[in-house]
Amino acid sequence: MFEQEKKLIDEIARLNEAHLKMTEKQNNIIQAAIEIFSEKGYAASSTSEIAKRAGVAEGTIFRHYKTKKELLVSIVTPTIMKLIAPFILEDVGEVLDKPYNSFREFLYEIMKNRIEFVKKNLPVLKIFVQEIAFHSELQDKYKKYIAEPLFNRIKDIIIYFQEKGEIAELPVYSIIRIVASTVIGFFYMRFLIFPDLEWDDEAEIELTIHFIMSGLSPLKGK
Amino acid sequence: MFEQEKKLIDEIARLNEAHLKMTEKQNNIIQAAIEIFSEKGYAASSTSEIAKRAGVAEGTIFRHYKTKKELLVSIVTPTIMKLIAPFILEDVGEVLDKPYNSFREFLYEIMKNRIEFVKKNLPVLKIFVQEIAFHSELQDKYKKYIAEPLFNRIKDIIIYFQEKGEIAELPVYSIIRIVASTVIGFFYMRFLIFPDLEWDDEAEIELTIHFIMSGLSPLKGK
Amino acid sequence: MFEQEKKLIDEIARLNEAHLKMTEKQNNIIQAAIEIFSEKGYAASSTSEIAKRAGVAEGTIFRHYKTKKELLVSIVTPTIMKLIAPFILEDVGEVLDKPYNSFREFLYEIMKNRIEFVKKNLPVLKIFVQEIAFHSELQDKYKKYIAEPLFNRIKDIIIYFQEKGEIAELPVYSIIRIVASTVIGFFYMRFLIFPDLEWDDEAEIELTIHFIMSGLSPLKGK
Amino acid sequence: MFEQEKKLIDEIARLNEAHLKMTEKQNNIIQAAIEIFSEKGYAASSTSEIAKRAGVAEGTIFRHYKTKKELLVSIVTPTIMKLIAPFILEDVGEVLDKPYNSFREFLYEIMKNRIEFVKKNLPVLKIFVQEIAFHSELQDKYKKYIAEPLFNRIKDIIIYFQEKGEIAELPVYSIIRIVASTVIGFFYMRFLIFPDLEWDDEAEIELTIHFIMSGLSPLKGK
DNA sequence: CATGAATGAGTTTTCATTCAT
DNA sequence: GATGAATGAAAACTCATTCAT
Repeated sequence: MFEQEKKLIDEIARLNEAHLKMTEKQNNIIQAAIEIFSEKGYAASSTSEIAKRAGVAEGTIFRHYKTKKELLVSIVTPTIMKLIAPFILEDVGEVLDKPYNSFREFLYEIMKNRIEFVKKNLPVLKIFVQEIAFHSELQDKYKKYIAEPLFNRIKDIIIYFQEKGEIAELPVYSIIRIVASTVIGFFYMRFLIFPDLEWDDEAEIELTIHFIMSGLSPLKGK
Repeated sequence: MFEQEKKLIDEIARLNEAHLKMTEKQNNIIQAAIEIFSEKGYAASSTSEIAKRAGVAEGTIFRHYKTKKELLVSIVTPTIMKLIAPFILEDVGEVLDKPYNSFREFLYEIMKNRIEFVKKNLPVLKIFVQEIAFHSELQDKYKKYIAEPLFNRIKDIIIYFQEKGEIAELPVYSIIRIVASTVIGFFYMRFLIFPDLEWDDEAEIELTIHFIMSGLSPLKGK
Repeated sequence: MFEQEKKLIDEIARLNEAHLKMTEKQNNIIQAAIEIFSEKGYAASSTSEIAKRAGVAEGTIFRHYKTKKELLVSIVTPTIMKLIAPFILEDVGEVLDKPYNSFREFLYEIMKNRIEFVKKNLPVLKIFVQEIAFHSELQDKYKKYIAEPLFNRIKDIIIYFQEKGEIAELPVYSIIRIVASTVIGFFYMRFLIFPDLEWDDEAEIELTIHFIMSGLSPLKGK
Repeated sequence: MFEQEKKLIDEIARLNEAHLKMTEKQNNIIQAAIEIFSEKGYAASSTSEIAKRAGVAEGTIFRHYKTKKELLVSIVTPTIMKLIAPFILEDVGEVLDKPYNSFREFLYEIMKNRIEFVKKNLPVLKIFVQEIAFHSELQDKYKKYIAEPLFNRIKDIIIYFQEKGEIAELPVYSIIRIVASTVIGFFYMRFLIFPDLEWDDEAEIELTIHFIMSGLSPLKGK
């Protein structure tokens, strides 16, 4: 796990450095590609349209990204890294001892924090959700490199709070499954299915957490 | 609502009739297209590959479906109709009085029944989930023609069981949101994110329902 | 020349007979093809559109006309035959002695008569004018089979009236060229370039003939 | 009218500039397209044949001309502009006072000059004559943008010479109609119907003008 | 670094024609 | 005789990628 953290930190450092080196044109390309990929999907987007919207020549894209797919990966990777970073990077002690005295508080902080992140990065996250299904490059990278560490970390947290008696003694898998699907279900509805409804995010978070905690309460859990 | 039921029944009748008229080759085309669309996505699938896999000439596809998009719509429409049909068609009285004595039982029956349906129609449903984001033809059709009636029906059911005192007196919207996102989150994980894990569906359904009922229990709800 | 007359008479008889045998569907095909060919040109018209407008199955067209080109020839041939028939068929004596006492009168009768014919057969004649340039089948048939006899006949008429002293003793070729181009130029403008202007045909014919006669007058001709 | 002149000058300047920017390949495409369009007609010509004859890849055509129709318009427009330019651009005073002392001389100069132009641009003009009937893009552009200014200019010239007493006081419309149809009829015969005959252009021009002037002479005109 | 003309394999779509029913 | 499903070749057009400038 320590190693995973390190890899991730290195990777993010590398990405940041690469990001700083980016010329203005390169940045325009990325922005244009994000817009167009998220509007029409990767396969239906053409590099020539991206070039046009970025205000560069068609060839310029391929000077920076060998292939169209490399462009896709370059767009999605850093954002996904940053999406899961808080789970992996935060010092366990810190997460569990000082800042969060309860699972409820943990859920609340994570949801509040990630909802802001999602709002800021919605187009890229849309691209990720759409394209993960079709590109083994993305799948390999993320299933093993991201889903697993994320899962392990959350497992620890669950176990910690189970031991503290705050959460029912259900199988950890089940708890993760149900918490994850509730939270992911909320994000999915909030941002993908009905992004145009007027959402009171604070209230929805409260309700979701209340709901999760009811289901996980040790007494009820019996 | 009565009118909605009627429209849906007519539409399903029309689709069934059209289905019966289908040539063998036409059927091959549909099957091949389902496979390929769900494997690579609509935009990345070529009609020539579909023709090859269906064992027909490429021109034959366009004799039956004027455009590639019409082929997509022809594939997705009937399955989606059948997916939501049980919610709309079942006689209210029947649903609420006779067969289901409780919201718990209602959830159980619906989930069991729909999980089977999803298993049988997974490729088409995958296509739907992927493509709905990009095709206004699908969006218009389904948001107004399907999402709305579905929502209305479920609202009635929730209110019915709230009045019976089985569900907490939270705002109906919130209840739907939280129940839907929990159930949809489960389906999404079960079939799209980790379809290859070994799932004990019976147990997962039980857990999900237990979870939902805990969150909605009137006492806890206070 | 006698032989030419005979051939033409036989051909027209054959065409008339064929026309009488035509089924209703066949007639619909011809009418639909005329409309569509003259609207969009032969090459840009599709047999399937013709079938649709004719209310027959696609295969039915090919039961009556082996190829699309045969359909074109079948449409154009009879009308062109009838267009030039009056020049060839009328008994010379009749044309020159009894009915027409002068070249002026000859021009007048021909123009009046043919303008009516053109009005009735405009679409087919449009097709002819458009397509003659591209189809050697049409060219061969019409240049030798129609243009020549027509030319010969008119030559005789010109010579006849030159001998009567009504027309200047210019080379016959030149006279034909100038009369033909004036008359054809008029028809072309009247029916192809500006068919939508309000034309006073009587007056235009008078003017055209006055004009031709001025140019051909023996005195002026000197 | 001044404005029309200016528009035309600007348009011609723009076309010339575009022409200078043309790649060698682009030029090959235009030449190949002219040949093939005029041989078989626009609709019956394929872009693949054009590419082959031009010695370029088929995609190259579409890099320069978004559609096949745009290629057609790009071919026809400049030539038609240049065909009518002498009528619009020449300084009125110059045309009427200095160079041409008579309508006869005006006709002679125009015919001589335009006959040379037509000889040089026959294929493109053939394409124009064939295709104008079917493409509203061409019709709109040319009817309003070319036919009208041309008509107005010629009207002025006719009136000028009528006032000078050289031409009969017939309605201007009629004069234009008859002069135009005679001249156009000549060109049509000379270049489209019998281009393969041996033509003595000088003599034909003389005859045509003699003919027109006879018909328009004020004495005879009465 | 950037350009944009050029490519060629591929895309969706059209269409005249055939043939079993 | 009439149908219309089926075909396969060819149509117009697209697009990721390369490369000389």
